[in-house]
Parts: sequence; C-alpha cells; structure tokens
Amino acid sequence: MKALVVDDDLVLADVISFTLRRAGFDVLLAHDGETAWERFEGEMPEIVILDLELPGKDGLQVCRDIRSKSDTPIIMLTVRDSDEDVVNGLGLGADDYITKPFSPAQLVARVQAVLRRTGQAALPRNLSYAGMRLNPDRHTVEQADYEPVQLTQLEFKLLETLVLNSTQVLPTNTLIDRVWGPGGGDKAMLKQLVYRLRRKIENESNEVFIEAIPGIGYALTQSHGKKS
Amino acid sequence: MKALVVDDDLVLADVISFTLRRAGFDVLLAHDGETAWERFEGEMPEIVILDLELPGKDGLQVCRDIRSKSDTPIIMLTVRDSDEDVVNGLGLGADDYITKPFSPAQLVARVQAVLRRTGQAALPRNLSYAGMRLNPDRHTVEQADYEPVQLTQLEFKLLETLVLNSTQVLPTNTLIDRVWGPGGGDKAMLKQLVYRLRRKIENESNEVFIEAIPGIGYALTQSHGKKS
DNA sequence: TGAATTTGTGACCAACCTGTGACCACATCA
DNA sequence: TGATGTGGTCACAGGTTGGTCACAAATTCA
Repeated sequence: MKALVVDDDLVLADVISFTLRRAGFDVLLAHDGETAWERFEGEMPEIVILDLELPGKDGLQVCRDIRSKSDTPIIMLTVRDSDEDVVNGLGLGADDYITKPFSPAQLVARVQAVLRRTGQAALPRNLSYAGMRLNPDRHTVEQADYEPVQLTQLEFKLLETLVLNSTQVLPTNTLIDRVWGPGGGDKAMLKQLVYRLRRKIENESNEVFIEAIPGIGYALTQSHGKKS
Repeated sequence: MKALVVDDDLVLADVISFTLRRAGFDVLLAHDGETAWERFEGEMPEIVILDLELPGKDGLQVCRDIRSKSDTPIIMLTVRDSDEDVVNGLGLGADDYITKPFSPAQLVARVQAVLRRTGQAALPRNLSYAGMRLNPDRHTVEQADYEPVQLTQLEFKLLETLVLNSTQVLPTNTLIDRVWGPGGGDKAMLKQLVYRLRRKIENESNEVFIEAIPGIGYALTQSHGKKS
C-alpha cells in the first residue's frame, strides 16, 4: 500500500514518513505541488497526505487536480484551523483533515479509518450478491445451476467493484479509477469491458445484470425479468 | 436521511439539531447513552453525532455498542483533544472526530464528507414532494402507481431545484443559473427544458406540475384539480 | 519459440440529449 | 389596431453515449 506525503516542512515530512512506514506503508515524498502531481501520476498511491501550505502550487489546487483525475483518498494537513479551510477542503473532495500539531498515532488512526471507509483496505473474501459468489483467488464467479465462469483480471475487478457497492450507482469515472487505477483507463475501455463481462455472467435466468444509467455510470441490479 | 444526535448539553444539541435540519436531515435526539442506544435500535439513523461526555453510559461504550451492530457512520464530538481520545475513538470505528468549539458549517461539511465516503452520499437524499420521490443516483423520479421515470442531467437538475424550493417561485434567471451554471443557459433553453420535463413527469393524475408565473419564473404546485 | 488468451483500438449503429429556429396563442400596451 | 414580449409546441441537426463487432497489439503460457 503506497502513500504519498506532500509537505514542504522536511522535518515533519520525515516524521510522517517514518510513522507510515512503521505502519506498513510504502511512502513517496514530495515537497511542492508540482512534484506532488508528478509523483501522483507516476506512482498512483492509494492515499495522499497533503499539507495545504506549499510553495508554488497551492495545496487546495493539488487536491483539485488529483480529484479531477481520481478518487484516491486525500487527508489534508494544516496549521490553519479556520472553518473556511475545513469546509473548502472537504468540499473539494478531501476525505479527512488533520490540524497540526498532531501525534503520529492520530495520523495512522485517521489513515486507517479513511482506508477502511473507501473499501481499499482489507476487502472481505468471497463476496456474494444475489446468489452469485465471487472467488478472488481464482477469479471465478459461480451462480446456482451454472458452471463457474472464469473471468480475466479486469473483468473480475469490475465485477468486484460493482458487488462491493451493489447498493449504489457507480459513476463512470469511479469505475475507471477502480479498475485501471488513476489515469489508467477511459470510457471506451470501460464500455468494452462491460460488454465482455455481461457476455460472461448474464445467463438465461438473468438474475443479475449490469444496468447502464445514462450519463452517470453503471449499477448492479436484480430480477430483471419483471418487465411484463 | 435520519441523523441521531447524542449530547447531554441541551443547548448544544439544539444547535446541532437545528443545523442538520436546515441541511435536510431528520434529527433524532438523545441526551444519555441508554436513550441513545434505544433510539438507534428503533430508528436506524444513517449517521450518528456522538458526544463523548455523557452521564451514565460512556460515549466510547455507545460507539462500541453501535459498531457491534452496524456500520452506521459515527462522528464523535468532544472538548477533549488528547490524541488518546482521537486514537481510541477512531480505533473503535468512529468515522470522524470534531473537537468543540466548532462551527455549524464545519459540522455539516464533515457530515457530508463522511456520508460521501460511506457511499450514502450527497445531501439531501431522496427528496420528495407530493408523493413524488427523486433518486439522485439514477436521476429517476417515482410516483405512486407509475413506473420510475428516467430523467436527463438537466431535467433532473431542474426538478431538483424546484423541489428544493417548492415553497417559492423560482425566477427565470435563478433557474437558468442553477441548471446550467453561471453564464450557461438562456430563456429559450429553459423553456424547452420545462417542456421536456413536463412531458415526462406530468401524468394523468396530475398530482404535481410545473406552473409558469408570467414575467417571473416557475413554481411547483399540486393539482388544484385539473382543468378539464 | 509459437499458440492462446487478454486487452486496447477503431468502426458502426441506434438511441438519446440538447441547442436552435420556427410557429402559434395569448396578454399587455401605446 | 399593431407591436411587443412571454410561454407552449414542434421539428430538426449535431453531438454524445452506449452496445456490438472485428481486428491488432500485448501478454501469458506451454
């Protein structure tokens, strides 16, 4: 699990970095906005710790940039504690907000809380949905009365994401992010992948299928045979 | 969307309650740990605002109890700012942590951030008006005895704006701004969009429809009996 | 190495979204 | 009376989105 730490305070960056490493993360460092962006694009970390006070490109701008490209969780870091900043930061899509000074333990706790929420950490094994069981090891999916179906990596990732969020509609960009990682895919690829996955899992009984919500994304739905 | 507010400070509880209501929540109140638990079990709120200083059963214990039963997001509230408390709270499964004093805006921002993260997402959920329910995820609107209607982005935005302000007449320019953003649309487009939206949502029963107020704008009204 | 599979790309088509202009009805006002 | 403005309806065109297919490039595997 990679974490990108962006802070121009070298000492603090070092402390954070040390703390995260001890908690099991690979840490990438950046000391200004431009570097941060390059690092992010190049390495695709799973979480970003972002100081708002940066030389050159502002932290909020970096946050905006990242959000425009991906759903990667962002924890903001700042000495400023004004409500405006908190509201702005969270409004821009940051996932959490820590004010300095803070303890390493608190940082780690918040990082883990965010990762738990975004579902990137510790996925439950053997997902199932509407009589469909996913086997993460073999990348197979089983449905009652049917032979197990072998999926490819991408197909499985897509289905897994849909099942993990079976209660909601997944926006196109979110799906692209989850399947290919930040900066990885595009709409055409997703379209193609959905097509391939459907061919494999949508059988005669049509218990489960993938519904397109025009202009938004896709969602998993049940019992399609209700038309009449 | 229901929120459970647990705080033995009656004044503060009132302030929070007022703030959340204004943001579109139904608010449940509890002033001690035992009541909190009963409320939670009975009403199953979508989010909990939990003060740690409680008479009787401790806030951390309430948090533990709730977590043992459900994944409902919890935001902790306390004057104590020790790292221990933060770490404990987050470790127990709280989703966020606000230290008093705080501003209403910050509270709402954090609530929204948490809900966004947990996928319960964006406020206010499931707007409804006169038996008509809006589903923001799918851009659909449902009316009793009718199939859900799929709206486009613009149509949904327009209807959402009207429903959110169902008590007042929305001036033409205001609507244009809300739907297309600043500098985005014009009167002709709005006229066209209203026409299209009407075709989709005005059914035979005519429970709800969009009324034009000449020279001013549009308003949502309930059928004062259809002119036959 | 060569074969099979997976993945990316372009193409085509249908359906849909949305902006635009046209036409009409109606009310207001000089 | 006619000019003007507002709102409702319609038809049309360009753009976009989603589904399908074929094929090439990349990858995996024997």
